[in-house]
Amino acid sequence: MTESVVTRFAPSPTGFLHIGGARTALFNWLYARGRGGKMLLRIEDTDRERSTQAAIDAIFAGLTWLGIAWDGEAVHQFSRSARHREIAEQLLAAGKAYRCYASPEELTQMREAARREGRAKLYDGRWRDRDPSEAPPGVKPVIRFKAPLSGETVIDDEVQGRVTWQNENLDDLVLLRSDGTPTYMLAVVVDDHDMAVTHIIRGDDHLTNAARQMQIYDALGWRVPVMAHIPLIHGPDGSKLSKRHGALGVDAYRAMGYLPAAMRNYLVRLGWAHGDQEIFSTEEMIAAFDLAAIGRSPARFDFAKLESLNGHYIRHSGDAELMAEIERLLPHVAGGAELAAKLTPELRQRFLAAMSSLKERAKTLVDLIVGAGFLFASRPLALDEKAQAVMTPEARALLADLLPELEAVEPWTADAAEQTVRAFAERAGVKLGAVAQPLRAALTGRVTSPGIFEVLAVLGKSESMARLRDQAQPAAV
RNA sequence: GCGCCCUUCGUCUAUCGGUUAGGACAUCACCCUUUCAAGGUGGAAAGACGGGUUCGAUUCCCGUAGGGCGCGCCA
Repeated sequence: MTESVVTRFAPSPTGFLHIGGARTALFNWLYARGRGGKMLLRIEDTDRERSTQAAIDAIFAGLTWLGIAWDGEAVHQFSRSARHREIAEQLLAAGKAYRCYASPEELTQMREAARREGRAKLYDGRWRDRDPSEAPPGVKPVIRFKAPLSGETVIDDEVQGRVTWQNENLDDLVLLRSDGTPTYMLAVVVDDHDMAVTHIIRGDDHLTNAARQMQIYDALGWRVPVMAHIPLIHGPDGSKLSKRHGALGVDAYRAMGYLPAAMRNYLVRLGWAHGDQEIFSTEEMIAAFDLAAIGRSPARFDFAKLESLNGHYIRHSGDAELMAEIERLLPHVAGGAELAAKLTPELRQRFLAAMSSLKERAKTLVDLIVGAGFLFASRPLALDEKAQAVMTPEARALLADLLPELEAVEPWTADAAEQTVRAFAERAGVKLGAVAQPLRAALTGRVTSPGIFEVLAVLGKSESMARLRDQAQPAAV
């Protein structure tokens, strides 16, 4: 009988859900989904000082936006502290843990001395075998784990391979603080066990912790889950990912106009590959994802590749779908509210009509919104610097000559406009570009835009003609 | 300081002892073209260094250098 897979994502709610956490969540989710298993969510909020509800909400929102759904209710670690205490007491009763009365000052001295003398253990185990009757009065003890003194601790990690520590280098960690609350090291082990987690997939900043947790599992006689410690994501310069580099909350990526599907695709390829395949639908990545294929070296975050991928997903999205995404995004971007207010049914219709050509040139949803700016502009248009440069007296004269011909176009379609303009350019003896650029400048106020005949069609005849009349000026004779 | 991990084009990566070291992003050139994109074609671009093992090493081993992580009554 094969046991079903249970993974978990266990963030501490001390800040937003950042990009590395998002990837860890994605890996857990993909692994579980690919095997008919479950991914649990556990909020590691045992640090009451630093945990906030805002951070918890940000984690839920971020995962939801990314399309990563956890199974069941999120577990709040703090609510399980009685159980953690119970296990600590159990270890104490079994002689596998002990009370330690060392003061903070003593601890500091020990650490300094150990460092000075090149010793690995920072705590010297002074209360390990001491009789409790020697306890100083009035001091509340912590409970420390009685770690093995010799031998080795081995982890067979799915990503890191076999990693070995000499036990003489691992000291006695605190399980229960003097105020009776559990430490992370105890809580993870107990929770992963109680939640029946079969696979622990997390950042390799936890690799050393894994050795110590392994010792706790052993002391408890519990089965150790499969471990997979994935390399961290670094900044473009190889150093730790900082805010400047992209260690932003996933909500920031949403605000920049990235699509969840593009984010997932980018993230899954960071540290993991499946031959030469670059583009993965959700179904494909679920089917192909495998722990064994995860690399062991850290990957650097690259905005350019994310953007390129996002452009790909935008081009391959339906127009209506993009319109919906944009409307969802508007409240989250600067100036979005004003834009939303301007979005009358008629303008929305124009935006939608322009979408197929807009999306060819956009890398983000924000690009789409910016690109559609000409639709929202009010007359007379303010021409930007480059557009003004295009609008020479000759160009204005050309527009003046073109005006009556466009006036006659009926019905008003991109094709009809194109025929008229091409014929006009030919007769005038100028290149199409000589007409198209002034048209673009007059109609959009810019020097880049979707195809000019598209623009004409999307804007409609009356608005187009009006904008052209604003800029046209017959040549002085 | 102690422990653990990592090292292929600028970046993400493929290769599981024998390859003209492949793909993608970025970059350059050309094509297409009303602009910008997109698309097409082509180019430049890599095994950190030093030792082994082997008929043969990017691939296996050791060392060096560089980088990362951990070493809390944080998680």
